[in-house]
Amino acid sequence: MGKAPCCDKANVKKGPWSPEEDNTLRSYLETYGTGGNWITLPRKAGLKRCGKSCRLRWLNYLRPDIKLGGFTQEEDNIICDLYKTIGSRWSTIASKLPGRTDNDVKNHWNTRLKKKILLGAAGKNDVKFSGSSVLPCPGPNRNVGKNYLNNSSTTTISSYSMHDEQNPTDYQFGHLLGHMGVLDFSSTIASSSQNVSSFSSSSSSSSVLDHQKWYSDIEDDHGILLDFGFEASHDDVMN
DNA sequence: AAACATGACAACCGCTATTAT
DNA sequence: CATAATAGCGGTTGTCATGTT
Repeated sequence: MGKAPCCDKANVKKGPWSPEEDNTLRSYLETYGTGGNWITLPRKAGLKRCGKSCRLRWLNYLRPDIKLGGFTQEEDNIICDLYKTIGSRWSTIASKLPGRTDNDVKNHWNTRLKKKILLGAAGKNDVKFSGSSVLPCPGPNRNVGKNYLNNSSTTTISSYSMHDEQNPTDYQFGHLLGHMGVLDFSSTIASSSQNVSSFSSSSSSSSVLDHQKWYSDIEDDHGILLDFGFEASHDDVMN
């Protein structure tokens, strides 16, 4: 036997919360707390809302310690650093920012930070190669990348350009940032059009990498082949 | 001034992990 | 232990305000 049924979805209101609903929820929670059960809360409080909706409204907007308004540069830096490290773990990232919610951080990333990074200045271009990125998307058109680099163990990279039919998804974006981080790149990303992104190192000195190892790391770190490769002539990449 | 595009944010949906029965 | 409710999370969508043509 389980518990009592959840809210009656046919009878719950959806959409934006009215000030009256906010007041009702706020005063109920300030008086009685959640009672450890969000599902039964709206009925007790006299709200025609789903418990999930009440919980979200309280956590993201009504709770007293919430911090509303613009993010500081310091907060931006924390979000970017953590995103590079752990990806889209918004609740974890939000936990490092007092008063911020996961939804808030997620929205801020999606609407501002992502673009800010994408539109950032490209780095140095002393060595550059470009070609099709190979993205970890399922589907028939998946383009498996080819590593045309020769067998030389190391070369110098300060810029990597990626061209593809579509923008990288957050998943891909995060992993790429992550890998650049792993490889000690201080990466900036420029986007010159809807469909072209440019990944460039902004480090003052060029990085020496073992290409074959780099490729392997991408497989090994995550246990899957991200199909991230590049096509380039030897002339493009060799000093 | 109207139509359309874009940005920002609130809210919902679906999934997974946890917990209660 | 099995089952179902619940909490929590991340992705996505909806809505409204503002900017641009």
